[in-house]
Amino acid sequence: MKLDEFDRQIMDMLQKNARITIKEMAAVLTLSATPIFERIKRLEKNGLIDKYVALLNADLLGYKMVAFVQISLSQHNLKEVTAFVDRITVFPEVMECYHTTGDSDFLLKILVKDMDQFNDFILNKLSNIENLGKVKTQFALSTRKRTTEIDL
Amino acid sequence: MKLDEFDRQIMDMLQKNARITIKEMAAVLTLSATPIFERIKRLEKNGLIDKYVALLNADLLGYKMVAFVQISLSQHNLKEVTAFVDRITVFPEVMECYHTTGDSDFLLKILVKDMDQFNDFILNKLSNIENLGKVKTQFALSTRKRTTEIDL
DNA sequence: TGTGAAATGAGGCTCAC
DNA sequence: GTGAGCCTCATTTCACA
Repeated sequence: MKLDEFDRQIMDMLQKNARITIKEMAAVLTLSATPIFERIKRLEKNGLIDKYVALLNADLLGYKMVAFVQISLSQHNLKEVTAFVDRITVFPEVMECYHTTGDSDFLLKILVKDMDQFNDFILNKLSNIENLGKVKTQFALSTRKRTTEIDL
Repeated sequence: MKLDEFDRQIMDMLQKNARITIKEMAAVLTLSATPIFERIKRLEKNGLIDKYVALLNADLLGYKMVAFVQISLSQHNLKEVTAFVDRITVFPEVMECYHTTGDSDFLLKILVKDMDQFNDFILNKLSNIENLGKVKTQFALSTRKRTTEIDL
């Protein structure tokens, strides 16, 4: 799909603030409401705009701990890898899961309330999955940047 | 701030779809529009709802590469750490930056279009920062899960 | 084919109870 | 917490370039 400068600006405004009104966008872009509306619908239809979400404050909700878990599997064929992914991604603690290059096979980003919940995740959820090799955890002392905004 | 089951359900619906209407929420919760509206405003005011954003499809925008960069600093005092954070977080390629435990000091999540852009980031942006120790990169072969939804 | 102006309807928001 | 009503904005229609 071909994108022009208007499309990019519309996406950029929406990814910074999904509650911006079409009128407000019209004031910035020199364009009236209708074409902006139609461009948004087109961007949604083509999947460039994936979804609109509210971002919650994890800290205020008691989620105080972010951990990165590097995992090596003992078997690396397609079937084993798929089985692992299917089992690990259902856990709500798993915010992100990447199949990676390097020493380990997978990198998980885990969000939990405290060490107790992390411990429970490792012992009662992760460890029940077969085919696990090495597991190495790294904790976040602090989050210094976290954005969903793509550079346009 | 005290949260009840209604608050949690409202946040959960909004973090899944920020475009849901108050009427639709009212149909699910057995509650009329006004109290839902007031609860949302209260959640926003207290910071539990941080912001509303559109999530864009990075792949369709040409951003094909996710990398994780582990960085050790050669100096670890507060001043040096802060200086590093201030310099690294301004780059749009840096989607996330965590100060971490473990072998390295920082973990960056980098989003770029291709290897050229990654190379440019490493050589012309990251490498210009003083105080760098070891840098170790891991690429994502594929993203198997990625969510902004917190378990409520 | 794509834009701007005007009409319509739905939903956010306020108020009295 | 409920229901009525205002009012803005999203959405549609249509004329025009």
